[in-house]
Amino acid sequence: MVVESVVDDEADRIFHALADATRRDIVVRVVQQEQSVSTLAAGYAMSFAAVQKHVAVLERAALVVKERRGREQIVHGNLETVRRATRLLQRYEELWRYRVQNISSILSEDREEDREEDRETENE
Amino acid sequence: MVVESVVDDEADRIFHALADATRRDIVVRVVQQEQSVSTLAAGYAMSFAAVQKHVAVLERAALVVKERRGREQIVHGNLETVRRATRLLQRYEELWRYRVQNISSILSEDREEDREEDRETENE
DNA sequence: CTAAAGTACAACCAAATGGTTGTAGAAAGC
DNA sequence: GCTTTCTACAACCATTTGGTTGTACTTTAG
Repeated sequence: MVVESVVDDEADRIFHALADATRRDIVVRVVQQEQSVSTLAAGYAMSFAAVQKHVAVLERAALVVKERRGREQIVHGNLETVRRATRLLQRYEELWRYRVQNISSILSEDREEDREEDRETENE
Repeated sequence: MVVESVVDDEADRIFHALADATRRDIVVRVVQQEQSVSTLAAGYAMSFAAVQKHVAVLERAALVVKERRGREQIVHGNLETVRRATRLLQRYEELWRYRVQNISSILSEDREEDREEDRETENE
C-alpha cells in the first residue's frame, strides 16, 4: 500500500547486478574484451534472450555499456561504476577504522563517567 | 527442469545482501557500533520480523555476525567479508589494466599481420 | 531479391524476495 | 510467581527475478 517506495538506488542496481555469477562472468569478459551480445550468449548454457536480459540488468546498473555497430550490439565494461562500488565498500572499512580510533581516544581520556559498553573492542 | 543450478556462490550472497538500502544501512550501523536486533529494528519503519530477515540475509553472507548476550542477540559487522568483496571488484579493475597494457604492447610490436579489431581502445 | 544473423520484446512460468501477522519460547524485571 | 522483553519461526501475500518460447525488425551475405 506504500506507493512511495521507489528507492531503487544506484547502489541497489549495482550490487543486484553483481549478485549473479553469470552477470559477474559477463563483466569479466567484457572488461577484458568488448563483445557482441550473441558472442556472449554463445558462451552460456542458456537462451539468447536470457543473456540479453542479464546484459540489460548490467546496463541498467551502468556496469556495461552497449554500442550499436552495424547489426550487432557491442558490450563493453564501464570501470567507472566498478570503482564507484569499490569506493562504497571502502567507506565501510573507514567507518570501522574511525570507530575504533574513536573508542581508543575515549578510553585514553579515562574520564570514565558512567559507561558500561564497548569493553572488549579496544584491542588490535 | 535444470535442478543442478545450486551455485549460490559466496559472492552471490555478499552482493545480494548489499543490494538493499536497508541492509546496507544496517551494515553501516553495526560497523560503527554493535547493536541488538531489536535496537536495530526500532530504527526502521518496518516490522521486527522484517528487520530480523534482513539481518539473517546479512548473516548468511557473513557480512555481520550475531552473538547471543543474555536474552538479546548482538549484531556486529564483519569487515573481513567487506574486504573480500572489495578485493573482488578491484580484480575487475586489474583485468582492465592488464588488457589495456596488453593491447598497447601488441600495437607497439607493430607486426600488423591481419588485425582489424581493437582500433579505438588504445587511448586513455 | 532472398536468406541468414543479430537483436528486441512480449507473454508466460516457477521460484525467490520482501514484507506482513501470529504464535511460541527463553531470559530478565518486578 | 507473573509479566514483559527479545527473539525465532511459520504462514501468507504481492512483486520481482530468471528462465523459457515465439514473433518481428534490421542489417549483412549470397
